[in-house]
Amino acid sequence: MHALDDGISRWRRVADAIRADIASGVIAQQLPPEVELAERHGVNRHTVRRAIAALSTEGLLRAERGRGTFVNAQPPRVIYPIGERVRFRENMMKQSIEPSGRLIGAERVAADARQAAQLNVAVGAPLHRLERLAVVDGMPMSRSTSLFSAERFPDIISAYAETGSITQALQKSGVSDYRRRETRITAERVSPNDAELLQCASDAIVLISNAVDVDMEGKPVQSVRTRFLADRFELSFKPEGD
Amino acid sequence: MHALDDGISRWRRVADAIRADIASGVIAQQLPPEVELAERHGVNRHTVRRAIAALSTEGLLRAERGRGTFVNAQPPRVIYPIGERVRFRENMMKQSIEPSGRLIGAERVAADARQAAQLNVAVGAPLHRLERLAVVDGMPMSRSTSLFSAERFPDIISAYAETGSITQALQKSGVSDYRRRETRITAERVSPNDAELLQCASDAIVLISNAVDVDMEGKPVQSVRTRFLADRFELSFKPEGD
DNA sequence: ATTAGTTGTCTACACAAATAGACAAATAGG
DNA sequence: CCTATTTGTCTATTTGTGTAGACAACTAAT
Repeated sequence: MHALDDGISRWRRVADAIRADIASGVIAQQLPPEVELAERHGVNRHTVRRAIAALSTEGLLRAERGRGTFVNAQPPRVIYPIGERVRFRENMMKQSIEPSGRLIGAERVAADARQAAQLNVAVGAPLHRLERLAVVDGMPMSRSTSLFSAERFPDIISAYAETGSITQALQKSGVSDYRRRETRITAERVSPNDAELLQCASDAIVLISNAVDVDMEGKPVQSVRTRFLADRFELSFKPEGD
Repeated sequence: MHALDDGISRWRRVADAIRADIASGVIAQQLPPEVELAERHGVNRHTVRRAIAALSTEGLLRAERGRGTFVNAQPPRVIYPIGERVRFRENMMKQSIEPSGRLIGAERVAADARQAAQLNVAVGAPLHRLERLAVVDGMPMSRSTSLFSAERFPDIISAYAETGSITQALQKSGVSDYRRRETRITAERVSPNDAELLQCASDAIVLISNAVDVDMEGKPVQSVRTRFLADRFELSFKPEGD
């Protein structure tokens, strides 16, 4: 009899448990020996070894024969502030991170009910959809899908292609400044498509931020849905502002 | 040859893909026939059937012989505002939801480096740790771990046990009002312990909110780490405040 | 009634996952 | 040098996953 048949192999569950123990600080520098881990998780030693092998190729662990298995130092999670003023480039540079956006697709679509409500346009109204990939040090960090009214911003795509920045593209289109009206956050398993673009495991977790930006008159400008890799990011919200 | 050996079975990946298609609206009322799903995902029909079986026991689908497989109506995600004033009970009642907190454990612990920094106490200082489970309509929604300085709030546990509310327990301890200083959000797979308490699958995803509350003088009062089930919740952040 | 389309059930087979045991190879400490 | 501890490798066996094909049972439409 299997305890729980959730379609996830035993070695993978052990690997996840070890990863969690490291994240929470239960395991610090060195792992317990394989036989002990096997007992603790109620599996065979070989199953533990497979879990460790996976975490090793992932770069989290390093096994040394005769000595033991050790935890490699990990880069800290990038902290991403969510507030009224959201400027990707500025936020990253504060943490000494050199970002770059990459346009990976642009399409003209019709607004569905939800999008129409967010952007305050009619259902079926033409929208520009911009697909972007944010890259930091050559490592993909997040994927965004932006929606703009095609009537109000007919040239937003070429403007973004030129400048490589939403802020500047909006300025070219006559929006001198904008602010975030609302951000909604949830989390899901990464979609196969995103997994490929973000170069992560097919079962990674993404934080999903669905936000609406408005201009200084309060009129909706952009609806943007961003998927952050949860193990590389932490979203930070401070009420007053720094 | 398998594309990626991430320890997740094929039927499970198909199930996740179907779940995602339903969430994103690609699949609305009725599923495509099993043979078509099998082709689309490049698997055998039996593998699709197993995926559908899992989603059916989960309550998401309902298969009818001779007719097809249908999507059951799902309750909408609960929207949880994060802002300066965070009061669980008030937030839920605005959405016509009757909440109740349950104390599931209390312990005295020593502050580690991170907790000490958050609460502005010395490393090793005594803390009260309060474990709570938030329940809505008999369904567990979130689990919180609260930390208070045991020196400043010696009776916080009994006060919470009496009143069933953090806000009221703090009032009894001399904190008339408080506000949230910072909220950090990330997401992980649920821990085995939390999975049991939250009555969810062992591989469910939780949104993790790590927040610090301060009193009106700005002194840290509470550090609270809450795990929300990601498929039942959406965190909402509005800059100005409604 | 017939037919086409769908889900349900059964058998069989190939292959991966997990268990089990034994021993080699390296390390660290007397 | 010797021993205990630890990771690495090998063989073998059992159990689970995914594939394949066939057919039954049910529905809806002609």
